[in-house]
Amino acid sequence: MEWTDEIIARLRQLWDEGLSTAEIGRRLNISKNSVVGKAHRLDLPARPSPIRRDISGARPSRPAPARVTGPTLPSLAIAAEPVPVMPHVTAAPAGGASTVAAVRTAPPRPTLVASRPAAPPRAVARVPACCWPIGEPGTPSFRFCGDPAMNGKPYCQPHAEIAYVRVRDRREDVA
DNA sequence: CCCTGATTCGC
DNA sequence: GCGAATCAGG
Repeated sequence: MEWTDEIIARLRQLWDEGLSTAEIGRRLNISKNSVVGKAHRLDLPARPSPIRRDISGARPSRPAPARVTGPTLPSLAIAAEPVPVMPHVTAAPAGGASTVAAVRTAPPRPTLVASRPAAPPRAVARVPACCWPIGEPGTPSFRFCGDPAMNGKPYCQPHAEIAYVRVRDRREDVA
């Protein structure tokens, strides 16, 4: 678009008359963004803006991605060995029985004790919680199974059976 | 969803 | 410099 002196003069006049940017755009047959952009570049007096932009300088040019709230890991689960098969988190685990059993178990809640760091490291063996994902990641209801994991494995027994599939058997699930 | 103005950023 | 895209409030 060619901003001739005449068009700029007309923009200035309409702007001074207090017309909305969209209205100026309509009259000049240009988009309101053109009007706003040009007015901004011409340092025309700003209109009362409906939006409030934080004037304190600490503003990231790109808003930070929304963080997902909710549980992340069930506990300090010891990943003793690499997991051969990652479960499909979106697909319901085959075998409703184990799913039902898992759902009925209360999810592990991280306990943050502010006033008592006193709890001495007990000799109590921490049983790692099963890391099998339950629900849709990113949703508030998402959690991990949390049942006691099998010895040296990140999953409880029913979930370990799903997770650790023998190579021969796996070929049959391939749709 | 309509309106508004402001800012960003690829062109 | 331009302005569409995007943002953000009414």
